[in-house]
Formats: sequence, structure tokens, C-alpha cells
Amino acid sequence: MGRGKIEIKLIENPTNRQVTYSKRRNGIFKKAHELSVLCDAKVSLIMFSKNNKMHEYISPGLTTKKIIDQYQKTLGDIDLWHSHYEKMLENLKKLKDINNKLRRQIRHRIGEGLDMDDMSFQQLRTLEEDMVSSIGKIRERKFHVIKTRTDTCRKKVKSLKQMNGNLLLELKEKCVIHPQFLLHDEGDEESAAAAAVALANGASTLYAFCHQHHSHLNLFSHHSNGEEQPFKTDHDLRLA
Amino acid sequence: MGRGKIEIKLIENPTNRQVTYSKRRNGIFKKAHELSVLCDAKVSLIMFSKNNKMHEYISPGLTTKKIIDQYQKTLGDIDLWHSHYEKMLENLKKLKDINNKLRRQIRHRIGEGLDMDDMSFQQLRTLEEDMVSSIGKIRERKFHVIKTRTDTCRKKVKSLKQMNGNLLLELKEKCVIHPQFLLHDEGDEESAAAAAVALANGASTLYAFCHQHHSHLNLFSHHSNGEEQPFKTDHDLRLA
DNA sequence: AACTATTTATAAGA
DNA sequence: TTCTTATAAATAGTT
Repeated sequence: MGRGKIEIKLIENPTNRQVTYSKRRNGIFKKAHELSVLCDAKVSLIMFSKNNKMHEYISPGLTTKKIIDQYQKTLGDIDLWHSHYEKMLENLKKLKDINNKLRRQIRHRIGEGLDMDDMSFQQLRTLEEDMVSSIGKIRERKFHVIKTRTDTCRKKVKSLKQMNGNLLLELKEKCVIHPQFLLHDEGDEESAAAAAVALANGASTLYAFCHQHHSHLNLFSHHSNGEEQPFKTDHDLRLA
Repeated sequence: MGRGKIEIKLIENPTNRQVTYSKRRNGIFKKAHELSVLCDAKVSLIMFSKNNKMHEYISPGLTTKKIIDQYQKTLGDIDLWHSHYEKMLENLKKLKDINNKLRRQIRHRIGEGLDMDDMSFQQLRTLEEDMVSSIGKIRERKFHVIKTRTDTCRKKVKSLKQMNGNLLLELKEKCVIHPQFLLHDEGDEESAAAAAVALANGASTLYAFCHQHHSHLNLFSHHSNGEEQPFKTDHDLRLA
């Protein structure tokens, strides 16, 4: 159809080819559209020119995705992409199932009413035994934690006691050797400063701390008050 | 192009439409192929008729998948597919996380060693309390089940006792009114047959059953032995 | 891009 | 469906 008949083979002349591509492309698009309308058909036409320029036609009211989805379906889901997708869906379903089972297991262990209706007496007995054994393990663990903490505590208290004893001794010695500390009038600057710091940091409370037998330590409560304690021991002795 | 010009709108006559679809479809396929060859273009043409019959044309040496992949790439991967896929991946990940959390929760409740290392003393205490409360609920449920079963049991035993009492009375009456039953020499056929059946079925054991106070009923064990019991009461009295 | 001689597609009928 | 054929439409080569 044209001034002369042409053979259907690659048009070597690029300009010519480009022109023909453009003309025929429009022709096909027009025919595709006519078919869509005349026969109510779904048409997807995608093409790439030699320079990878893309052009597409889609029947009105459709998207390429819809067409391609239908295409995949029609080919019987053999497509790799599709099977990958299917596998993911399957995986998703499996995970959901496992999830539900786990939840049910937990509800059983929590003893939720509705979920126990479907358990036999034997199952209930087994579950009870399980729970008793588990609770034993939890208690064991709890006591282990308590023991570790109290041991740490004791060690700290012991070392603090010793430290305090040493400090007191040192202080007494200083007082004997340099009684002028008590009068606050002379002495080398360094020693005087040290004594002042010791007093400021609570040396006066050290003695009391030394003689109290930490009998009031409450192992089970958090007391998160902001009270300042000598040497900030409180912070490290807390249990939680 | 044809005997007459036609308007581009849906062809109402189904036969006509089908014919036109077939002809024009071939026309487009031919043109698509010509374009592929003449211009070395990649063409994908997919169409579905009104009755969802599919037809496709692909440039020689290509697959629809390749074209579609290129199409996706060209659109910059923004398309619905990809985001859908991403959403699924996300979903999958979330489910896996939830799964792991649930598993950990269960391991905690079971008291598995390694999983308790990361629990604080307070958490352990709370967990223990939870478990104690849950075990209470399970026990409650268990006892409820026991109670229901024993009640059912009692009712059955009671009704059987009454039945047996009635049978014994009946038997005694028959013996008093028709002492000939004991001598096996005369009487109406029907009554004789009834007495024989009663004896064969274990009338001799009925008395004993009547006087035993079902004190040996073991509520906690399955004894699935195959012993024949009078009137097959054992079967219905089983607890599991 | 427009023109136009020709080829091609196809509507209607068989 | 397929064939036929008159006619509409597409387009190759030209301007």
C-alpha cells in the first residue's frame, strides 16, 4: 500500500526506517483502538523502537498491570515471577498459622477461659505439670538472681567497711600527730585540704555507717527517691 | 475499507462482532509483525476477546516476560507490582518478628535457661505471679472437668442401680408366681425364654453389683482392658 | 508534514 | 469459518 510494494525485511536506511516506524506505529495504534471499541476487546500493545523508545496502547479503562495479570493467570501460573509471588503468599499464610498456634499455646498457658474449652482432662493435667515444672525453673532463676545480687551487696558492704575503718584510723592518726587540725589554725596546706575534703564528703557519717549492720536492706523494693547517700553506695546496691 | 464505511463503536451483533474481531486481529498481528521486521522493533501485543479468549503476538526472538520486564524498568520500578511486592516482604518480616516474640514469651513461661538470662529480677517476679495465677485457672478448669465427669458418672450409676433393682424384683415375682421356672418343666414359652435370657445376661451378678458401693472407681486412670462387664457399664463409666 | 498513487485491509454477502 | 469482491484505509515514495 503505497507508491510501490515493499519487501518485509529490515529497512536499512535509518531515516526511512524511523519514518516508517512512526507511520506504521500510529497505524497499529489506531487499529488496536478500533478493535477495542468495535469488539469490546482488551488490548495491550507495548513496543520499543530500535533506540529503545517505548510506546504503548491500552484499551480504554484498563491498565497494563491488569492485562499482564490476566496474561499471567491465563498462562497457568507457570511464570517464574508468579510462582515466586505464590511462594511468598504461601509463606505468609504459614507464618500466620504458626503465629496463631503460638498464641493459642500462650493462651492455654495463661489459662484463658474460652481457649480451655477444647482441652481434655488429660491435656489439662499435662499442662498443669508443665506449668509447675516451669514455675520451679523460674523460681530457681529468681533465687539465683537474688543470691548473686546479695553476694555482690555483701562484698561491697565489706569493702566499704574496710575502707571506712582505714579512713577513720588515718584521721585519728592525723589528729594525734597534728592536733592543730582540730583548732583550724596551722599545718601544711595539703593535709589541711585533705582533711577538709574528708569532712565535706561525709566523714562525719562514716562512723555511723560503719556501725550499722545493714540489717534494713530491703531486697525486694525499688526506692527510687533522690536522697544522697554517703559515697553513693545506694545506687549500686539497688536490686532492679 | 470494505463494502461500506463503518462507525467506530461497539458492534451489537455478536456474530458480526466475532467475525470482525477475528479479521482485524489477524490484520493487527500481521502489521505488528511487519513493524517488528521492517524497523527491528520489539513488539508485545496481548489481547482478550469479549469471551476472554487470549491471543498474543511477540516480536521474533523475544518473550512476553522480557518485554514486560523492560516495560517495568522503563517505568522506573514505581509500578504497583513492585510496591505490592515490597509490602509483602515487609509483612513477612513483621510476622517473623511477632513469631519470634511469641516464641520467646513461651520459652520464658516454660522457664528455658538461656532465655531467662536477659530478665530482670522484677520481670521474673511478675512472670512468676502470672504463672501462679494461670496455674490456678488451669486447676480450676481441671476440677471443673473432673466434677462434670463424676456427676455424669453418679447419675449413670444411680440409674443403673434402679434398673437392676427393678429387674431383680421382677425376677423374684416371676419365681413366686411361676415356681415351675425353677424346675424347668412347664410354663408358657415366652416367660421361660425371658427368664433364660435374664440369667444368661448375668442376672447372677446383678445382686453383687447392686450391693457394691462403687468405691473402687478410679477417676484418674484409663483402664482400657477388654474385660466384659455386666451390661457393659464399664464402657460408659470410663473417664477419658 | 502533506500529497497521492498504490497496496492492503476489511465489511458485507455468499 | 472461509472466500469473494467492492470499497475504505493505510502507507511508500515523493515533494
